[in-house]
Amino acid sequence: MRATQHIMESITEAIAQRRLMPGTKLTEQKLCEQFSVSRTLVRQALNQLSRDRLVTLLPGRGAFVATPTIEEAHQVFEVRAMLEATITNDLCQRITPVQISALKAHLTRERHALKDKDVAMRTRLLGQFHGLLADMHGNRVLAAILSDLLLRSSLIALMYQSTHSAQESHNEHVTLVQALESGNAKLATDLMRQHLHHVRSNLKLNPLDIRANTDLPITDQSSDIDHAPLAL
Amino acid sequence: MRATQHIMESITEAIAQRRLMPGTKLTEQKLCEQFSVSRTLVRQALNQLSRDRLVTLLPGRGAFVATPTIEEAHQVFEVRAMLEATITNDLCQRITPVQISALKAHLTRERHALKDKDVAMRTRLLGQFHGLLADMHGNRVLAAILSDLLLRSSLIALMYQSTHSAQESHNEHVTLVQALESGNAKLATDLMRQHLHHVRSNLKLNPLDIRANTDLPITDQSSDIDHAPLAL
DNA sequence: CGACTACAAATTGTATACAATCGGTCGTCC
DNA sequence: GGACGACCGATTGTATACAATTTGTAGTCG
Repeated sequence: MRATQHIMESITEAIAQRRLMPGTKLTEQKLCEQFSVSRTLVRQALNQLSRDRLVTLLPGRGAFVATPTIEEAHQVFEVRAMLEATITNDLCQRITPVQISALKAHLTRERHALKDKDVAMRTRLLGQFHGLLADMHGNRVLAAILSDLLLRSSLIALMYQSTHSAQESHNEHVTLVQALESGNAKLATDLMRQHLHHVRSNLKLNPLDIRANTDLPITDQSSDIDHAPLAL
Repeated sequence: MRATQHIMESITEAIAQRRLMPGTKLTEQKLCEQFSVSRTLVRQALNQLSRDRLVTLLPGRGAFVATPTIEEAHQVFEVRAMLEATITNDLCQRITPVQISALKAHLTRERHALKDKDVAMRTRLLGQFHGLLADMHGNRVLAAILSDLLLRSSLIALMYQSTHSAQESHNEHVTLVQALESGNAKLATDLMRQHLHHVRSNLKLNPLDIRANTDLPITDQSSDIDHAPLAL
């Protein structure tokens, strides 16, 4: 069970870090060799990932890294807006100084990642910002759902490469935290909605051209490939 | 793969129809005999169900019908309120006469189920009403998420038996459709929020006492047991 | 020359066999 | 008499073997 989790996380990370491109075939046998486990565990992991919509399972054909449509992309961001607007609004009433500090600390980390041009880190942090807000809301059901949507957002950003720069996203995060601190619920909620709308409306309509990478360097952590700027 | 789906649906239905009580141990071997398949498929089904939060998987211990806490129950309804309020608001702007007709047709079916005291049917219909609204919104990502939450709501209603009667729920559905037809977005949205709040605030704090039913009449469709009134 | 068919290789789907772990019971020791 | 501990049955976790399906290829026929 622990091994299954590990396989899931490795594949998830590989997708997020663009080592596995959308559409890539995930052959069970290859994964078995990669992780030195039996097909049983690999299949478990693939099943779970398919439920997270990160891989698509075609009956009799096998598993592929998911290729969300542009329509699905917009729908994901639409749902995020519904949830995150309410999160922001609720949080305004009850946010504590400690939480504000935590958010500011996170923003500092975002800023450093931007300055250092640490693309992988800044991508992760920009996504985590939204997860952090959901956690602060305290509703675990909500946090779990949003966590799923954030993962899918990463895949979407990967395919429909946003022109919305990481710097812009960071700036909007900063403004949002200021509104949260001032307790202006209306303003904060609007800012969140605008932020998500910016990201969403800057998705490129033409999906990334995918050169299916048959070789699977999933566990290869050394590859220091130029990661694209995913801005969430 | 098709078999796995069938097992999932059978267990799901068994839970919804109260033939499987929360906390019941789901022994793999027993299920194998019930469905005449190998443990491989049973385990696949149980894994999927655990991802839907309908069963809980304890490592090394086995699978059990989920027993959501009262806290989780409230959180589920809170998330539903976030999503369904927005659905209602959006729908007001763009709902078509055909859709209004479909909703009214559904309400008629609800009314008949109430009159005929067809408890199983009325429970299903009261839940489907919310699914129908989500479908009309057109956002499939949203519909999928809400579908999950509705399933969990059934389990919750089962455990924390609502005092909110089916008749009350139906009445609120009727009022909501009227507001939708009139295009009064503010009113409709408020009605939806109130409706969900009514159901939620009427959850009994004391969970149902569970007599673990070791025998598993999962596939037994004939049992015409008096089903409790789940009002959603 | 193109298309259809049949065969072969590869890959997925399912079942079974084996290993590890958990719960309970019996026995012994304090 | 109670509590701790070791064994045993039962159940879950993992691997492997076998069956079914699909894809690619080659060959033949129109």
